[in-house]
Amino acid sequence: MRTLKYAILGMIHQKPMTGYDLMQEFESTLNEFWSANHSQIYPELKKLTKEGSITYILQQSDKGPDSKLYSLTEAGEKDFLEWLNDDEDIIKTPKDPFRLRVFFSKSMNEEDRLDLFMDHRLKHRKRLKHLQKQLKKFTHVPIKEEEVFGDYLVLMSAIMREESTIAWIEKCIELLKE
Amino acid sequence: MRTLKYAILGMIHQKPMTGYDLMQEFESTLNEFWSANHSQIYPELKKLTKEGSITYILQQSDKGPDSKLYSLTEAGEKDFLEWLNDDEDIIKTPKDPFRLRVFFSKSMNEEDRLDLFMDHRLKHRKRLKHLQKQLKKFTHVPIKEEEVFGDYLVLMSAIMREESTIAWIEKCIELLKE
DNA sequence: TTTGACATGTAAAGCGTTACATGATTGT
DNA sequence: ACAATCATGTAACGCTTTACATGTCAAA
Repeated sequence: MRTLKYAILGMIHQKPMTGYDLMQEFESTLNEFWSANHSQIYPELKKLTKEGSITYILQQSDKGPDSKLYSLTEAGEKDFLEWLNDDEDIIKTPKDPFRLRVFFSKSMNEEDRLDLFMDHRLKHRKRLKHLQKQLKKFTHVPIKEEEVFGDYLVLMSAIMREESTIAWIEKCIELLKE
Repeated sequence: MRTLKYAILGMIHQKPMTGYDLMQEFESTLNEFWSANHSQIYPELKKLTKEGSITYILQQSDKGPDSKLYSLTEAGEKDFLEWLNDDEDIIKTPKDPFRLRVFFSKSMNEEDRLDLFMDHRLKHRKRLKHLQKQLKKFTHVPIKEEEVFGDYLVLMSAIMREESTIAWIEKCIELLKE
């Protein structure tokens, strides 16, 4: 499916970027639903250049070594815009070792079993708090014409997923305490 | 992390199984949160045998070729029970091409953008219906002492996640229609 | 002087999917 | 005869993570 390719094309479509810029975007903004290390980004940029989707100009940096500023070619932009409209299937349920443990948890003693859920709830509450902090950066709910509308929607998705996960864990705890 | 290893040990811990049995379990019961093809299962069984976690006896089948019935060794059981109590971090948010598209969706025209969400909602509604059908197989909410308690909890998790996803998509559609 | 941010790359190992490969038995 | 189910295996490819590797510049 080469989704990393489109993640990169999409980012560069917003504005020209270096590999390092992409790395930082993957760490911050996109992190909740896509990520990649620099060891994956640089080879992919090389490949996309060879395939003619992107080109770069060398930049002398005042601080640090030279960098390559990438932008989309016409072919690259066309490819990206077509991908946006592709009719793709929804993803398979992602693999989750925690749910696997829950599935097998009848082999644990009662106390450990309850702790498993309590620990897990704490971790998800922390992640939720972190996401809610990011939400506060929005002074208002963006309207669909704004640049940050997409950012808002995916942040909402991450928050709602965490809330739902916590609700599930609490249901489990309730059933365990009966 | 070798989670496949523990998925297999956990299944065999419930009762001795062949590779083919495991394959079927992965396709049915566990499918909502773990899966593996036979091409991954058979080599892993070989590896686990070599490592001393499992052993097998040959079975002549009345129908079809011979099969290997695997069971846990003492070391394998110990390993599995320890894994159950491991303090593991929650998984990173799984990668999701749909959310990536949503993030970039300001580059789409309004109609296509709305269609993207409507199509996606339909697909998730279908999956939810399928899960709810599985829920109907439970005549009652199992208590924590029952064998199927774990099955019930992970099914609930899948259902609640689908409901939350659909709720998010509906929020998106609302904001797009404003 | 040493830590951290900037900046880019390669290599190796692990995990997962798709495809290749074989062969028996049962039901239509 | 043909398809489906049972039953096991290997090979090739692709994606991701972790580790290896190098080098500059600014600030503490």
